[in-house]
Amino acid sequence: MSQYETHSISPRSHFSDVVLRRLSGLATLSEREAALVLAMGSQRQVHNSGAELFGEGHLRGRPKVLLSGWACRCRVLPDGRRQILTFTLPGDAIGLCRRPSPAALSTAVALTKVVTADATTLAEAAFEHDGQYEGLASAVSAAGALDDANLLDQIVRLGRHTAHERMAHLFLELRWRLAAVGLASESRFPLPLTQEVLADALGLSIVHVNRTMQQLRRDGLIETRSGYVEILQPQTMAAICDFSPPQVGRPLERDPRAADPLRPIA
Amino acid sequence: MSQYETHSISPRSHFSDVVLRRLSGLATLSEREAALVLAMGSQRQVHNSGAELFGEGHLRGRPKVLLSGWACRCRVLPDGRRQILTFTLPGDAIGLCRRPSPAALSTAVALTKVVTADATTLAEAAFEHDGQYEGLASAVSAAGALDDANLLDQIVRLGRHTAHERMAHLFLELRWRLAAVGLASESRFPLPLTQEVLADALGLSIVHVNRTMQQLRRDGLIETRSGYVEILQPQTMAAICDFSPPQVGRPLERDPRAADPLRPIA
DNA sequence: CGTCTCCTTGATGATTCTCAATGCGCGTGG
DNA sequence: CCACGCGCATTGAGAATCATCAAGGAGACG
Repeated sequence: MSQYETHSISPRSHFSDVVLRRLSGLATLSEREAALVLAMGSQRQVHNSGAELFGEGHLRGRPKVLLSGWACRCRVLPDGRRQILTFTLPGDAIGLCRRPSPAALSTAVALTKVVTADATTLAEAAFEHDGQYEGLASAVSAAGALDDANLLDQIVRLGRHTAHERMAHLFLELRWRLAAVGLASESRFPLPLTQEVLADALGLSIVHVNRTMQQLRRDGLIETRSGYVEILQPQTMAAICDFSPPQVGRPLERDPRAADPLRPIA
Repeated sequence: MSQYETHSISPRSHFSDVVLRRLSGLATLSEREAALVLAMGSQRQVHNSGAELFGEGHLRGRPKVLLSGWACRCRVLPDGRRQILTFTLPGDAIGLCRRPSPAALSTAVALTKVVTADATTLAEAAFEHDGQYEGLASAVSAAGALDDANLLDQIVRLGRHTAHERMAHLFLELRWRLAAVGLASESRFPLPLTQEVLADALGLSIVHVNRTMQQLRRDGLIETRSGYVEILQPQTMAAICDFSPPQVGRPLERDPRAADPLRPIA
C-alpha cells in the first residue's frame, strides 16, 4: 500500500512536478506559470492515512493540492454507511473552487499517507481577472470540468451499472487519471486501496467486491499483484462498461502527445 | 401532468418572477439586478416534452433558465439504460457556468412541456469582474453550489440508500427545491413524472418504483393524487432517509424568512 | 508466537430485476 | 355513443443480483 509513494516520479525531492504535469496536460503554461506551480511545493504537509483533510460544514480551509498518496471525498450516514464520492489522486486539488462557499459539501479523507501543498497562490493566480495567468486559469478550469465529469460518471456507475461494470469502469477511470500525471503505464496502475474502500466507492458490500474482482480475474480482464492492477484487455473492458475518457478542454489545439496520456509514458 | 403549469404563480403573464424568487432567496439583489432578471423573460422559448434542451458533446449553446415545466440532465448507455443525473426545476439554470468548456457533460431533456428563457445577459452580468452586480454574482454562485450539493446527494442516494430511502430523500429534496421558488406548500408539491422517469432517477426498475411508492403510502408517509405528492409525516420521513436541506450561501446575513422556504408560502 | 488487518470462502436470506399479464383513463375515429 | 388504441399504473411469479453472517487463512509486525 504505502510502497506506492516510492514509485512516484521523484521519490525524495519535490513531488510538485506532479501538479505541473497535470496542469500542463490541460493547457499550455508559460514559464512563469510553471515556476509558480513548482514553487507551491515549499508549503508541504504530511497526513497519515485516515486523517481528515477538509471537513464538511466547516468554514473553508485553504485550498490544497495532493502531491502524493490517495484521498477521497466522502459522506457518512448516521448508521455508519459510507459513500465515497470521488477519489483524489496526486495532482488533484482539494477545495480549489472559485465559489466562496463557506461550507465544504463533503469530507476529504486521506486513504494512504498523503502529502499536500498549500494551493492558495495557485488559486489566486488562476482566478486573477487581469489575464496575466491565462494558462493557469484555463488549466484549473479544465481540471474542474474533469472533476465534474467524474462525478457524473460516478452517478451513472452507481445508478445503472452492474457490479462488474462498476468495477471495470472505475479501474479504467483510475488508469486514465493516473496516466495523466505519469503514474500509470498503459496497462498497470497502483491501487493502494482495501476492498472495503472500493466497496464504499462502488456502493457494494466488501464481500461482493471481493467476488466481483475474482470474476474479472477469471475472465482474463485484470490481474492484481502487490497493490497494483494490470488491465489485460483494455478494449474489451472499455466495451463492457462503456468507458470513454472525458472530452474536456481544447480538443484541437492540444499537444498530440497529450491526446492519449497512456502512450507517452516511456 | 401538464396541469402543473397552471399552478405556477402567474399563469398567463411572464414566468420570470420564478427566477427572481429563486435568486433573491440566495442573495440580496439590487433593484437594477432584479430588473435585469425580470427582463430576461422576453426571450422565451417553448419545448415539448422529450425535447433536447442542451446536447452532450455539442458545442455549448447559450445558457438558459427554466421558467416553467420540468427537465432533467441525463446520460444514456448504449443498450438503452438511462440515468437521470439531476432534475431541473423552474428557476434553475441550464448550462450556466463560468467554465468555457466546449462540451456539455450531459444531455438536458424536457420531461414536460417547458418554457425557457435565454440567460446570456444574466450570465454576463453575474460573471462581470467589476463588482457592479455583486448580488447577482453571489446568487448565481450559491445556485451553483446548490446544484453541486444535489449531485453529491444523488451519489449517496444511489450508492448507499435502499429503495425506500432513495425515494423519500428525493421527494424531500424536490419539496425543498420547489418551495424555494414558491411552487410547493409545506406538505404538497407537484410531481409531473412517470414512474419510468422516477426509476431512471433513482436507479431502480419501474416495477420496483411502483412497489416502493405503495409501501410509502401504506406506511402513511405520503399520499399521491393527480400529479401531486403530499408528504404526511415530514419529520419521520426526514429521519428515515437522513435528509437535511443543504447549507449553502450566507447562513447568517440572510433574511430569516428565507431560512426556511417551506414556511412563508402563504 | 500472538495479534491485527485484510482477503477469501460458504451458506443463507433479502432486495431488486425481469417477464408477462391485467386494468384503467383518455383521446380518437368510426 | 362506443370501440379501439395507447400510455401508464399495477400485480404476480420466478430468477438474478447482492447483502449479511460466520468462519477460516495469509501476511505483517512487534
